[in-house]
Amino acid sequence: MDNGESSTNNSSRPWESYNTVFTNAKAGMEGVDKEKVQRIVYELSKGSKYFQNEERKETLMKQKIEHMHDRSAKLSSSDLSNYQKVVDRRILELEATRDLSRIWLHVDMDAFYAAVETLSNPSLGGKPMAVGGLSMISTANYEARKFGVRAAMPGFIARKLCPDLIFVPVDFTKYTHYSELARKVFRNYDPQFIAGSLDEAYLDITEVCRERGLSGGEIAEELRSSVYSETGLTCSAGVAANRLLAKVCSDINKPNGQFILQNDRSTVMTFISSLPIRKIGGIGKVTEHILKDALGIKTCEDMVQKGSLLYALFSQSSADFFLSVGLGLGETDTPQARSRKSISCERTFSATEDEKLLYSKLAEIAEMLSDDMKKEGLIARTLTLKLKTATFEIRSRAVSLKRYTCSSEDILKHATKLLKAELPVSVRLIGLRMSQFSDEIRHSDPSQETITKFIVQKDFSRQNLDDNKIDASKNCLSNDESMSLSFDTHETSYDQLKDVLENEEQSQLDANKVPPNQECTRKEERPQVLEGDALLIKHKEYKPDTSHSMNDNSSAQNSEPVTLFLPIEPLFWIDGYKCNLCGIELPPSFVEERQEHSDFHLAQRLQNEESGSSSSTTPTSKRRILGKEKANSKPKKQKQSEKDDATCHLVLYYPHTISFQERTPEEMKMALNLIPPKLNLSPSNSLGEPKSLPSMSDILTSSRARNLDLKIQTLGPFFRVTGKNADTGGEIGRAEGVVRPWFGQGLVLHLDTIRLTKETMKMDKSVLGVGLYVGAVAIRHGYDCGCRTAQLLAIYDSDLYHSKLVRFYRRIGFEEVKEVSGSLIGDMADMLVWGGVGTRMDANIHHLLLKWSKVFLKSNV
DNA sequence: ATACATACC
DNA sequence: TACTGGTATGTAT
Repeated sequence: MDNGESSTNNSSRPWESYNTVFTNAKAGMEGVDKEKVQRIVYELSKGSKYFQNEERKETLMKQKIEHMHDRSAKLSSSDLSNYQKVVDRRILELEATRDLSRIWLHVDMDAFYAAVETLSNPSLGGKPMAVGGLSMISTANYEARKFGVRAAMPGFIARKLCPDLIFVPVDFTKYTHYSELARKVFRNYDPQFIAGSLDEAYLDITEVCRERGLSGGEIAEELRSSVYSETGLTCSAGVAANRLLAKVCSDINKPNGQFILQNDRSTVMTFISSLPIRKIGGIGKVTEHILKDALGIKTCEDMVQKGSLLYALFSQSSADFFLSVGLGLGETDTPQARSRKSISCERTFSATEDEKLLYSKLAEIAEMLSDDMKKEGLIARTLTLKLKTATFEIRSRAVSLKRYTCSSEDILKHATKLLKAELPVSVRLIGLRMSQFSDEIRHSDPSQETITKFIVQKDFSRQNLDDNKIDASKNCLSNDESMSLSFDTHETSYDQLKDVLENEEQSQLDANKVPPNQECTRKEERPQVLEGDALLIKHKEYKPDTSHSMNDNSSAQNSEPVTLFLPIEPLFWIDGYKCNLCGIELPPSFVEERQEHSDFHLAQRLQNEESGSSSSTTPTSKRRILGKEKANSKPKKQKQSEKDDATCHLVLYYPHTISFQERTPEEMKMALNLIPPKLNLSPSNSLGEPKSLPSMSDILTSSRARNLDLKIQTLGPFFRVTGKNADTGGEIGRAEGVVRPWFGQGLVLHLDTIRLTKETMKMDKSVLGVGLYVGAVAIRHGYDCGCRTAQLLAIYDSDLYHSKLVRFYRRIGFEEVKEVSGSLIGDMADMLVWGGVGTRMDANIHHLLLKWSKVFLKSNV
């Protein structure tokens, strides 16, 4: 913004147009003569190669802003109102994920490196000091910050700002030591805390607060004083309902302070409303300027206000992020420890064109990188060369190798080729990075993300079928070209992995100084990543029934890690119309059907992973989708489930891997009630809701009387209802599904799973009880979401259960619509969605609720 | 898959 | 004497 506005008068004060990050409001920067700092930075920088490059980048940024501004100006009001509908819908969905039940604490050590240096050399106390050198400063203490000296500032500029500045070289060994001391304290409050870096961490203190009956603020006080007594270092803390907010909060009363944001929606909204967007992690200098200058978005509140612009001009994921920021939402769960995705090494030197010199620098870096990889026990197959030219332009060149490697010879060989192609060039930095590690399981994380995105976005795009601006195809797994490409890759990478693992043992016998434990290191690595596989972990979590049985994938030091994880087979259309997984033929014009179809395969795969029998994926799905062999084809999985789980899977075809947010029915209802009237798309509601219909809380109250503990969780259009025994906490039933548009019927409540434990199935009374209640919550949820119809498929897997199921659903109020046998063309839609044959049963939601109202309202009295 | 940009500490 | 190094991720092609 500075540049935009000051461009009018920068002839008199040219430094004002030099857009540096060094004058951003930052802790310890209050009372700094910003203009002086800006002037000095400018004086020392102007005309330099660095400066010129900054100007170049700034020009590009302004073009970007201009372009975005133009695009926003060209949007018609009908465009905007369409996007507003998208925004309204997303607000609804995002709001439903709000979780105010967790308490997150973000700790941030104050001027960490500098404070550690002062600790080991107390004579530095009270004097302006910076950790780093004349070329770059890592951290400055608060005395130095008074002069405008700060992290990421070159030392020679800092010295100009503060001639008495003391420079202390960085010493990571020291910082790591103190970091570990602090982390020991963190562990007492959250053993699973998330380390952001050496000097900061996120702690989920929900449990500590509850157990000890203390507030977040009290815990923060105690933690900070404990950190101080253990390390002699001060830190600041922020406490809030999610990590994003906690991080913002920890910065507010820095240094040696804390800020607590109450877990209350209106408090959060007030807090967020005036918050400058730059305070949000992930929004940096460029994004700030783009949003501000092109769209006039300054505060987080503006993100919601101008949501339609955001969805019109940015990718959906970006717009979603911005919108959720505007709503004060952030991560509330503890993610699985993530494994690194790349390793790199780079060095700056005085710029040179000398090829011999450059090659020798390259060799040094290759050597260092290789050493680091060996230390970490990593092998990778993508090599990226990074060059910073004498003019500060960054170039990167990458190759993917046929084999995984960590050897300096391999790295150097390929890096040299890459460098050679760039010569002649004057270079001031060379870097090498290796990525695409051989950790096979790594694939499941991104794919899981893709699935979630895919499904959510598919739904999103359906709301805009007439709107070409939203490109649904790029999110669609049936995107032939790209998918077949990555299919190949997965195949080869699997083979290569085997090769590598076999060859690795050989190569270790080869003189190489690889420590003998390296193989071990890598093997240890793999189960670790395994634990990080949300697929497996989450299933356990969601399926208490299975915890006693099956192979415990996550704990074992498995002797055959490779065979456990077959590569994921992405779906693509052979010759443009034939599914590579099951052979079903669907012309490209069947866009929606194709989406459903890939949907099914993904769900199927996840389901198989859950059961641990991934090998049955294809045959099972094939048989099902082709409608052959019916009962005889009974998948192994189903038998396992019945035997091991002691559950009866009625319909089980939806991914369980989505991270749902826990909400009680009341919270759910609250969330829905928070939506402004114009956002309420429910046709039922617009007609006025008859008093006689049981409300969510009616159902809940009634269920409590029957010793049932009901919960509904949602993620966007998806939902999950669980019913537990209020005494034992054991799950006795659940329903899962999605609110989705159905061919020509508007929104329907699509029940993908209703599962009751076997115990429940045996006792007819309980079946009706649990099933009715679980169903009622789901149905009421559908009603609240504007669905008129609920539909399900009682899958024909066994005669015994099938007839029982149909009877059960009939008693609940569903009606048999038709038998989906797979023999009729008309069955296709159902088979594509459910991936099986059975009895399609529908119910009118309004009628259901009316019919049930007696039950729930009566037991209320 | 690759190139480049952005962000964070 | 002249503006880091390591990692992750988003966007475009």
